[in-house]
Amino acid sequence: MKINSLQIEIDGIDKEILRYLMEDARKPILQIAAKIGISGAAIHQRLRKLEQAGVIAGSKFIVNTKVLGYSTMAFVGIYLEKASSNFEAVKELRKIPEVLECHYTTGNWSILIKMICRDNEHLMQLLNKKIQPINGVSRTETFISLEQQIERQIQL
Amino acid sequence: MKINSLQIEIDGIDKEILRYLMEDARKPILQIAAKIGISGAAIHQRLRKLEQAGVIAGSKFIVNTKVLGYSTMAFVGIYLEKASSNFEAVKELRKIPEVLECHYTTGNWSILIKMICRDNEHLMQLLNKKIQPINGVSRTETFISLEQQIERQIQL
DNA sequence: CATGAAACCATTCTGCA
DNA sequence: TGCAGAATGGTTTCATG
Repeated sequence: MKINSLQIEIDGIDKEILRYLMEDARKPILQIAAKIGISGAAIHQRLRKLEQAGVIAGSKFIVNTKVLGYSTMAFVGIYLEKASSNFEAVKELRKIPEVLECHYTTGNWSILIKMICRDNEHLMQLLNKKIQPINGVSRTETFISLEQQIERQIQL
Repeated sequence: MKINSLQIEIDGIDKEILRYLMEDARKPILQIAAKIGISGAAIHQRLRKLEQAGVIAGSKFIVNTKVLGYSTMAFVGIYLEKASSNFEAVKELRKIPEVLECHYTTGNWSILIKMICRDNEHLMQLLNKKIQPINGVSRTETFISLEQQIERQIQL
């Protein structure tokens, strides 16, 4: 592993370890060790280095939101009156738990958010009662995801 | 935990367990047990049920793409000549590793994708050489995420 | 990066309420 | 049906080479 000022290079073994763990964060290290032919301790050492280098941002359990009753995913482009009100708007958006992502974007809008809702009515209520009233928001454009056809992380 | 035909209800203890694991998938079950005051065995039982019910979709290691040299995230809206070419287009998009999400959306475009690139030039090359040439794609609109200000899962 | 020992954790089973 | 306790087998960590 080579560390430049900003970018880190990881070797093939690191990649192989990460590939397994990106698929299943709870996979036992010893099983991975057996598959790639080095000791479990060596993998732990590499993982510690990758963590220190900031390559590993953590691990997460993924919850199936559909099963919990959230069936509508939507993207909402938000126009702001002034780009300078971005900080305030994001602060408000953060308070809405259904907002999963928020991006400050180039192009038409100032902000693009991804949100998850129980149904279309829930989405409409959030738009009307939570998002549109935010100070500085002038207009929104909504795109409902009828189907998420790809969902993955970067391939190593 | 109550199981309806399609939607699952999870109680406060389930939520607490999941909250810990959504934050850190490798957190030892016994540590969680100690914090919430029930036995490790009980947590295992609950996790098994949640898994059977489909609430848990898996666990993932999260890799910091910026550290690996991917500094540009972009959303691309794709217009298709015919909506019916969606399936073929998605098949091609799946072959592009930089495409992390692909949604079939209502609104202006047929498809909205999220992709990650090394830099703006890399993004441009992917657009020109990989995405625009896909059969059925008539036009694209690109939104670069200057900053991702929110990134999280649904709150339980 | 490997080894081996020690500490720790996960998992399963049994009994109890 | 849900939980606790105990037992065992596996995992992680640490020291050392």
